[in-house]
Amino acid sequence: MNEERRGPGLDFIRAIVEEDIRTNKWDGRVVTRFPPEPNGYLHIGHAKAISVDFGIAQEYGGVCHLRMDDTNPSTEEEEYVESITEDVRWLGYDWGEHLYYASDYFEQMYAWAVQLIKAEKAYVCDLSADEFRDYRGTVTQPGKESPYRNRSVEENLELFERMRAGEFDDGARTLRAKIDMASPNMLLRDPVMYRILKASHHRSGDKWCIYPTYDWAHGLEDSIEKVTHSLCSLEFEVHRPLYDWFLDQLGVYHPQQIEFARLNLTYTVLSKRKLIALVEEGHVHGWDDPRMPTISGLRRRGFTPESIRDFCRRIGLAKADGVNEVGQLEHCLREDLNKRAPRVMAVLRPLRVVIENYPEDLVEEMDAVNNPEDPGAGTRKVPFSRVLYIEQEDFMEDPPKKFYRLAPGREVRLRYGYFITCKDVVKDDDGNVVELRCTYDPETRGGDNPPDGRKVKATLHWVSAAHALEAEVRLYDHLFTKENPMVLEEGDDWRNYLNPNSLEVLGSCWVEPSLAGAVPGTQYQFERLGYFCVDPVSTPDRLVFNRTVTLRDTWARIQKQHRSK
RNA sequence: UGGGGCGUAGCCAAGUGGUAAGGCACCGGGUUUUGGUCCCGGCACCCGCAGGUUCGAAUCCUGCCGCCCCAACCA
Repeated sequence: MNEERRGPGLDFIRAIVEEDIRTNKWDGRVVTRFPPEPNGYLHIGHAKAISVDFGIAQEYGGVCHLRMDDTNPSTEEEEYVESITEDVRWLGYDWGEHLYYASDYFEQMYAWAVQLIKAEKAYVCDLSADEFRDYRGTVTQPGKESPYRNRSVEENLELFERMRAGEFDDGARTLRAKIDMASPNMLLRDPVMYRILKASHHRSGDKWCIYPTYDWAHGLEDSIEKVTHSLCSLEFEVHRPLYDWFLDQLGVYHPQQIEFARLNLTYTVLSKRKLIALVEEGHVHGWDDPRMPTISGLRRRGFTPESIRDFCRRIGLAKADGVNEVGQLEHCLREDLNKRAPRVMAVLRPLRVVIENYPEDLVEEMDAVNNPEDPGAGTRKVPFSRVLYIEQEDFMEDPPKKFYRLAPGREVRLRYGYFITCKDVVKDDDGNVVELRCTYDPETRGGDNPPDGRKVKATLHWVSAAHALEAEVRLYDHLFTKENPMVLEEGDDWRNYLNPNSLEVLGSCWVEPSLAGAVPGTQYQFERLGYFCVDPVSTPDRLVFNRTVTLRDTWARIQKQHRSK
């Protein structure tokens, strides 16, 4: 994996890691970790974090742990653990033996909590959640100390033990750190370390009824695993003093936490809450809907792990939060697919073409190049006959300037076929163009220029009507019509910006016969249209393709410019 | 508002006292049997703003402005 090359100037985290290696701060070790909570599917934002965590470890000869941060049994499930491991592996990363679970550390965390109680740094508090909120104060006013703050060590020990034993109801008591109710940092106002939660855990079952909070657990997990560089997103910057406090009070191994800006993408949402809403409210057809920014959605859409990694590398790593353009992701995708996707011809919106001077029962096998970017990909045969389909948008009866495709009287090339000239237009009763009557020039076989040196301005793709396979093609567009659906006026809802045209299903498309038996997951370039991949629901009898991304389309841009003028 | 961060082109992002890398987008031109790819060229007299220090500042100092995060027994 050498595509993770870096340009001039290391990002600030790699600079720190290199400096630490140079000064031997961690005995030359580099240990990072990716710590997802198994309560949802991974998305492109996680891909950035994964490429940072695993990428840095890999580049500096270290290791990266995959750790399930499963401290809240009420939302976590085994299903998510499986999807997470699958997605990380698919992205191309390997944690070796280092798959861990926070829940495996519960006993150690409990012992450390007892240690803090004994040191008079933690206490059992009987305040309810509401009371807790009242006592905490606000961002501008200091909080009040809990009336239970000064219980004796013995009483705290006994109560904490009884909490563990299940003697109290959910929410009845908590274990809190005794820090400073007047701290300007809200997180330091005696944060909760344990809450009572009588719920079955996906791994530890009913062994526990008290669970550590994230703030208490997270730093300990990193410490237990001897992580050197604990990389996380910006919002945890204010938590760092808390983690430092716990680790220092305990006197245990102390990793260094470094925060960076998480990924945001235009025309989509990346918050777990909104992603869940999209699925549950039926705006998409599941977590792996090809419109979803989830790893599974991108995979089904036809993205390659290489293109996602390349994207993550190119957007850089810094502390300024911003929004990256999906266009950049799409660029990385096209660049990758251009090199590897075999070319085929497919007609999405067919227009019948009859070549009047072509023999009725003749079928010629034309040679077609599989991939002009890869000579090793070879060639294939494509049948040509008297009746063909071309794309409806490749013909205009009254073409505007700069439209140089087919029109009455005009000659174009059929790729790998022949030059044809449009002689007549057949319409139905409503005036719709339903068929083109054309002639071909036998001297242009294979699409070659004729001996007289005649040139044409356009080359069209086509399929032979009698040989083509019918297929369903699903066209996707951005899920949202608004560049940043998160930025809203007061009272507005992000759902108002769902793109009603994010999915268009074309039921009767025609693809060239070489696509018979195409295997789900395989990517192709449909010439002049875009990159498409075979959907998992596709069968030999009913081929189904997803449009991954269109090709860059200069003609579309010209039309758009004219329309906006 | 108290605290913690961040502000370099339309979007990302290097640069850490010596006179603004790179990518995407965009605009030209060339090649082309994909209006694709590829190639070539253009695109910040200026680094949130205002002062100051210095021979010299995006880089140092001061003040101001803007944006993000923290008031879940979520992570």
